[in-house]
Amino acid sequence: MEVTTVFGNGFQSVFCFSTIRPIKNSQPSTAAFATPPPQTVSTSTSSNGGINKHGEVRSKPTNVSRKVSRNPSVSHKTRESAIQDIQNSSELASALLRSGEVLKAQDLNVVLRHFGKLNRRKDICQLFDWMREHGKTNIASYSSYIKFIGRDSNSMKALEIYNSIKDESTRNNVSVCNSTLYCLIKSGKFESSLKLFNQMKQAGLIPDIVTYSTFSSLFKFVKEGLRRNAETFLWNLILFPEQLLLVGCVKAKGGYFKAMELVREIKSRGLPMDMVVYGTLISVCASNNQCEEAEKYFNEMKSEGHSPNVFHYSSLLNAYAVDGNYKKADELIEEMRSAGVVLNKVILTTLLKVYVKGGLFEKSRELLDELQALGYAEDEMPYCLLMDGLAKSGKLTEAKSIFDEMRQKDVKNDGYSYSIMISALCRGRLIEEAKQLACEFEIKYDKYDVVILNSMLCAYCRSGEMENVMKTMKKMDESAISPDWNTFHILIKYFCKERLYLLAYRTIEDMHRKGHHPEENLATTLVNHLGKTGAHAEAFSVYNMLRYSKRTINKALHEKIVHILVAGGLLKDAYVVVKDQAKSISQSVIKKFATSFMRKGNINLVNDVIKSIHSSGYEIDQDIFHMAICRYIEQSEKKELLLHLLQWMPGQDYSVDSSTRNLILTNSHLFEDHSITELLSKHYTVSKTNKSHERRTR
DNA sequence: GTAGGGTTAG
Repeated sequence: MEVTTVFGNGFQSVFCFSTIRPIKNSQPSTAAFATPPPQTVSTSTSSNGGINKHGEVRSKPTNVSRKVSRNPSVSHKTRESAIQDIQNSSELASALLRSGEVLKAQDLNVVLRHFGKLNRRKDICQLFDWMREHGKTNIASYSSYIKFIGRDSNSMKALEIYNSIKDESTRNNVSVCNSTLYCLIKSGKFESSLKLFNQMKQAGLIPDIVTYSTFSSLFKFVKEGLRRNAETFLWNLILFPEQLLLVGCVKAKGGYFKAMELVREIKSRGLPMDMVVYGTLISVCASNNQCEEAEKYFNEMKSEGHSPNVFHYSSLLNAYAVDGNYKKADELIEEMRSAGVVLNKVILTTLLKVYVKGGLFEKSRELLDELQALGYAEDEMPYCLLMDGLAKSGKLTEAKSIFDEMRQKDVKNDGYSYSIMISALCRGRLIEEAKQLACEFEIKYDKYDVVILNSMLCAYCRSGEMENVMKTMKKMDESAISPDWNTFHILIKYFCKERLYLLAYRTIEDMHRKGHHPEENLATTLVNHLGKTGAHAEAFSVYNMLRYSKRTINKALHEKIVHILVAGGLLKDAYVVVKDQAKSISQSVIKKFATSFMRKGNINLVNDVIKSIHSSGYEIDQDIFHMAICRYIEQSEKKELLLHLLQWMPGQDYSVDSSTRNLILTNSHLFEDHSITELLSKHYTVSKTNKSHERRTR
C-alpha cells in the first residue's frame, strides 16, 4: 500500500518528535553558592560597621558621606531638583557628577526606582555602581536593584550582587533575601532558590509573608507546564523543612492541594495573610474548580478588613463561571458597582464566560454587543467564549455565525477561534468543513501551537488526508512543538483506522516514553489489533504500558493477552500474566495456556507452572500431567524434575492415571527401581482414596 | 520609603 511506504520512509524524520521544548534550567548552579567573592567595589556601609534602622550609614563616615553629613542643611528643594536633574539627564555620568553629591541613599533610590519603571537597564546599573562607590546605598537600594537585575532573568548577576554584600544585617534583611530568591525563582532555578533559602535561614533570616508569596509564584509555573520541577519544589517548600521529607508524595497531589498546604503553613506560623496571598489563593482555587473555597477566602479576606481589588473580583467571578452561577455573578457585579470598582474589559469578558457556561445565550449575545460598543471586543476572546459555548451545547450553526461575524469585523485573530471551530466541526462530523478551515488557517497564518496543530491533525485524520497529516506532523517537529496527550491519541486512532497497526504501536511507544498514559480503551483496541495481526510481542508491550500505568485495568484484557501470547508462542510471558492475574483468568484459558506450556514451554519451568496454577485454585487434569510426564521421559536428563513432580502430586491429592503409570513403568530403567515403585504406590493410595470418596459423594 | 500575585479563549 502506498500509504505504508510513505510512512515507512518518512517515519524517522517526520515522526521522531525529537524536539522537546527545553524546560527552564532548574539545575542548581554550583558556582551560585560558592563563598561570596571578595568585594571589589568599596562600600562604606560594611566597613564602618553600623546601619541605623533606616538602613543609612552611621558613624565613621567616608569622605563622601562626610560631605553629605557635613552638609545637612541641603534643602529639600535642592535635593528634589538634583533628583529631577539626574532623572531627566541624557548623560547620567555627568549628571551624577553635577548633582549626585547632595543626595542621600534614599534620594538616589527614588531615581533607581524611576529607571526601573522605565526599564532603563544600563542606567540602573551605572547608577547603582556609582551609589556603591560613593557609599550611598541602604537596604532599599539592594532590594530594588536586585529585583531589577533579576527581572531580565539575570539571576546570576543578582546572586553575584547578593553574595557581594558584606554587611551582615543587609545580607540577612528579609527584603534583600526575598528579592534575591525572587530572581532565582523567576528564572526557573527552583532547586537553587531552595538551597539559598536554607542557607539564608541558617544565617538568621526569618521568612515572612512575602517570602511565602514569592515562592507561591510557583503555582504559575505549575500551571504553565513546568510541572515536575515546580511541583517537586513546591512540595519541598511547603514542608519547609531542613530535611526534605516526603518528596515521594509529590505526584499524588495537585497544585490546589499544595496551595492549601501553604495556607496551613502560613497560619501555623502565625503570619497574617495579606491581599497578595489572598489574591493568589482565590485565583488558584478558581482555576482548580474550587468555587466554594475561592468564595471562602474572598469573604475571609473581607472580614479581615481588606477591600478586594479588581483582580480579586475577577478571580472570584471566574470561579462562578465554573458552574455558570450567573446569580452569584450578578450579585458580585452589583457589589463591585457599589464599591466603585470599575467594570473593566476582563471583568465583563469573565461575566460573559459565566453567562455562556450558564447557558444564557441571549444574555450572552447582549453582553457581547455591550462589549463591542465599549470597544472591548477587538480581540477574539469574547467571540471565542460564546462560540465555544454554543458549539458545545449543540448550537453549531449559531457558533458558525459568530465565527463569520468575527471574520467580517476583522477582529484580531490568534488562531483560537479557528481551533474552536475546527474542533467543533470535527465533533459534529462535518469533516469536510473542518478540513477546509484547517487549510484556510494554514494559508492565512503562520503561527502554530500544539492545540491548533491538534485540531488540524484531527480534521485531516478524520477526512483521511494522509498527506496533510504528514505535513502537519512535520510542521510540529520543525516548530519544536512537543506533541501532547491529544496529539498521540489523534494519531493512534487514525493509524488504527488505516490499519497501520505497527505505526500505531510506534506512536504509543513514543507516547509512553514521553510520560503520557494512553486511555485504556484505545490501548485495548490496539492490543487486540496487534494480536490479530501477529504482532504478539508488541501487543504484550502495550498491555504492559497499561498495566504499569494504571492501578486497575479491565479484567478481560488479562485473559485476552494470554490468548495472544499463547498464539504467538510467547509462553514465558503468558506464564507471568497467568501467575500475576490468575484470579481474572477463566479456567478454560488457564487450561489452554497450560496445555501449550506442557507441549512447548521451557521444560525447566513445567513444574513451576503446574504448582503455580494449582495454587491459584485450578484443578489440574490428568492430560496436563500426562503431557508433562511424557516430555520428561522424552528428555531423560530431566528425570530429577519428573521425580520432583511425582513426589509433589500425592501431597496435593493428585495421582497419575493408569496410562501414565504404565508409561512410567515402561521407562523405569531411567530410575533406581525402589524409588519409583515407592512413589507410584503413594499415588495408588491417593487414587484409591479419591475414588472411594467419589463413590460416597455420588 | 525595600521584597511578593492576580483576571478572560481553543
